[in-house]
Amino acid sequence: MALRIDRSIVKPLPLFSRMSDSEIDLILSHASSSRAAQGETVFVQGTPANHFFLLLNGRLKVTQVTPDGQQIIVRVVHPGDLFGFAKALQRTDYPGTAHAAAESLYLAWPTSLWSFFVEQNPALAVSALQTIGNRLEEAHTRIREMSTQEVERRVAHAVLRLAGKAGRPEDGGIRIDFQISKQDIAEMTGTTLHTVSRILSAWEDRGLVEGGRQKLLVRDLTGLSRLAEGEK
Amino acid sequence: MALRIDRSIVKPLPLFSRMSDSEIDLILSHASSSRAAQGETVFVQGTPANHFFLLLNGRLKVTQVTPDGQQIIVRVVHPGDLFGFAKALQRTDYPGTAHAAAESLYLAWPTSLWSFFVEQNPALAVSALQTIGNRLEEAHTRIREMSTQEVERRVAHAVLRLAGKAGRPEDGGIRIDFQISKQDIAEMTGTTLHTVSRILSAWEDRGLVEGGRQKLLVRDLTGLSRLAEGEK
DNA sequence: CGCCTTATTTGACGCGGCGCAAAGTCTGTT
DNA sequence: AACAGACTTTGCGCCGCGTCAAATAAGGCG
Repeated sequence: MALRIDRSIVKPLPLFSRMSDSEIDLILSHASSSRAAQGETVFVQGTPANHFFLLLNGRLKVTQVTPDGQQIIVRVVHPGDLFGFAKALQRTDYPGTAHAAAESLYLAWPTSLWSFFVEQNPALAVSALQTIGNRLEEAHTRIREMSTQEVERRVAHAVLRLAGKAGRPEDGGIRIDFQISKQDIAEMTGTTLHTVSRILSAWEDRGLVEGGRQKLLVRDLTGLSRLAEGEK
Repeated sequence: MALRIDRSIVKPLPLFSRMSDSEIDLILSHASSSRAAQGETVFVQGTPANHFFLLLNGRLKVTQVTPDGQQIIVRVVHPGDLFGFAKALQRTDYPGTAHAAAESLYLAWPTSLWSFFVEQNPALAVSALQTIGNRLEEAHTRIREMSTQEVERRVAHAVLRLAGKAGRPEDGGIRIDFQISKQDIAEMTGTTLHTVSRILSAWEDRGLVEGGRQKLLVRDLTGLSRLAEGEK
């Protein structure tokens, strides 16, 4: 709550790109900023959605638990992403749980302001629509992959997406820039950690990636892409 | 293009619920209405998204074809649903193909008006957000099911959703109110028509449903629900 | 530094469900 | 009425991948 957020921090984000300075200032004036240490929880599935958020820095995983105890990762939240906007989904509670996969910094607004902002600020409405629209398209992509592709290809796609969204170039390749376990990858692709472990081991033998405890380094991006496209 | 659309036809739709009469009239004045006969195509995947639509009557299936020729059903469009609003997804082409599963009546607007409408009309923006939000949630539900449930439960859920959205009470049970093939159900649940056929045959033996060529009647809703919840 | 927890690896095994194939059935058409 | 085309059913064999089990490794912490 302490941090003062300067306009310049959020201005480059697509969400704010079409807003005037005064509009941005107005919105920021209602925000509170918070920090979440690695592993900390930002909101919990099923609790009242009192706030919606914008991730400034770090990385979050949003998970859902099914009634019978199975868990899936709904998505990974990257810097610049809105998250927890349950109101837009016509919900009063959070459909998932968000916790920090790395030290994270985010802004929070009371949910009650969502409609106000959107109605007050057409540019925000359009941005928000595009944000959710993108998310919808990602979800469809995932459905398509799960429907039609075997596990190895799905894992390849998931890793490629992570590399694109959270990849940091490193001497040996592209480092996934936050802690990610095989279990996480399994929950992102609809398989088991055992299968993921086997697949990554095989890839490691072929020099495509390099694993480690909660670590992942992509060595051969094009090789992995070929694999994702279905070539053996 | 000929039909005149009266305000009263669209007014009950949630999309328009928060709009004034004059706003509705303005929007309708830009719409053209069309009819699609059963089997006819409304738009094709990959073609420029020149229009967005609202289904007034009938039923559409939106499909996607993967590069390697696999097909999935992205969703079924029910009366009152917006569809083909690629603009909101930041796309210039349609990500899928829509064709009529039954005789359908719909409105069409030039895509170029989308931003205009949304910015001009905050209530529409909020409605559209909720519409897409709902769709996103549906997609997540589907992902969750595909990740964690075996085929039979997924099919049960799919049939229950159809019954809810497109069910017409009939003396023997609930009739799915449009032509739907096993292939369709397979593409909605990420399996093959063979498996769907087997599952429905088994259900028919147990008196849960009654099948037919492109027909489906749900006989025992609660029994099917139990099955969907995981009870054998 | 050694213990404890958590993540990972690997093997063995079995099965759900997919691929393949062929027969059966319904509907619209000529 | 017969035919063609589309949809459905059903059997069979195989295999990808989930399940079960157990060993190993890597950090974190006192």
